[in-house]
Amino acid sequence: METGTTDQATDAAAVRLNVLDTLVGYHLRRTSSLFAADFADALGDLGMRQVLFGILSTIRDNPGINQGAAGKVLGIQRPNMVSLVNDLVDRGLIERRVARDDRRAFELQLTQAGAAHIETALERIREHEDLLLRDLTADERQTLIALLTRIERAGG
Amino acid sequence: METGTTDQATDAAAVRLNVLDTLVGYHLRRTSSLFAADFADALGDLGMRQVLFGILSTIRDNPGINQGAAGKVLGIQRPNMVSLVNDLVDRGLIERRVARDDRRAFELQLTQAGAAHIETALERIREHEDLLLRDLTADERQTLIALLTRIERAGG
DNA sequence: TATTGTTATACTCTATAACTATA
DNA sequence: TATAGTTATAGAGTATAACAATA
Repeated sequence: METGTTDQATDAAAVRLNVLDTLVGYHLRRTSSLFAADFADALGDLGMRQVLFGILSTIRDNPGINQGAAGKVLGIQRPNMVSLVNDLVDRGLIERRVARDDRRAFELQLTQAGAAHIETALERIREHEDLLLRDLTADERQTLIALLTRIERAGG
Repeated sequence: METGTTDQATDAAAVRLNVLDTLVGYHLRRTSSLFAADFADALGDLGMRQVLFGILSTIRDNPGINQGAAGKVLGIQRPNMVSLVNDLVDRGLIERRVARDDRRAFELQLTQAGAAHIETALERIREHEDLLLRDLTADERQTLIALLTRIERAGG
C-alpha cells in the first residue's frame, strides 16, 4: 500500500532526517564542520588552521599570556599546545619568552609578521563568514552568537 | 600607566577573546565540541557515538536506504561508511542486504535490537540536550535549530 | 607537593587514491 | 563509462600518562 512517501530512499533529496533534525547537537555538528571545511579552503594557503588562528588571536588580545592559560581558555590540552606553539614560533608569527616572575612559564607575544598575518586572515574569515551566513540578517547573526555564547557559559 | 585592564593575562577568568567572540565559526566549534564530549560521556557505555547514532536514526527514518545514500545525506565519505556500517552489523543493530534491483548496493534495515537501542539512546540524548540547553527557553531552542538549519541549507 | 611545559603515544575522525563488481 | 562498495593509508584533532624544571 502506497502511503505517499517512499520506503526506499536512495535519492538524497528524498531522505528524511526526522529524528536528527530535532537534535541541537546534530545541527551544531553539521554547521561546525561546514565552517571548518570552509576555513580550511579559505585559509589553507596561508597555512592557517582554526586552532592556530584561535591561539594567534588570543595572544593578540592578551599580549604576554602564558602558553598554558591560552590553551585553557581555548579548550586545548597542554600537551597539544606544544607543537601548535612551536609551529607558530617556527613560522615567525609569535615569540616565546621565559616569564620574569615564573621561570617555568612562557610568555607569548605576536611578532610584527604575526600581527600582519592575523589581519589578513581575519579579513578572509569575515568575508567567508559573510558568505556562509548570507541568508541571515545582522540581527539573526547576533542572536545566533548570543545563544551559542550562553550555551558555552552554561556548559563550560 | 595603568589602564584598568591587565596586560598579563595568566588567570583564565581575566582572558579576553575579543576577536574570536565575534566569529560564528569559533562559537560553533566550541559548542559543537561541548555537545560531542557530552555525548561521549552520556552514551559511551552503550558504545554509541555521534556518527553511529546518525547512521542508525537515518536508517530508522528511511528503512532500506542504501549505504551510500545514508552516507551522503550525513556528510560521511563512502570509504568511511564501511567500517561504521560493519560495526553496526557486527553488533546486531542493523541488517545489510543486497538490493534486489542493484546488486552492487546494500539496503540497510534496523534489527529489533537496533530499534530498541536507538530508543534508549534517544532518551539519553534528549536528557542531556535538556541539560546543556537548560539556560534556553523552548522558543530560543527552536530559534537556534531554525538558524542552524538555514545555514546548512545555504552552505551544503 | 603543585604547576609549567614536554615527550611519547594512542584513538577517533576525516580525506584521497586505487581496486572489484556490477550497471 | 559510471557507480556502489571496498581497501589501504595518511593527516588532523584530541586524550592520557609519565617526566623535568621550577614554584
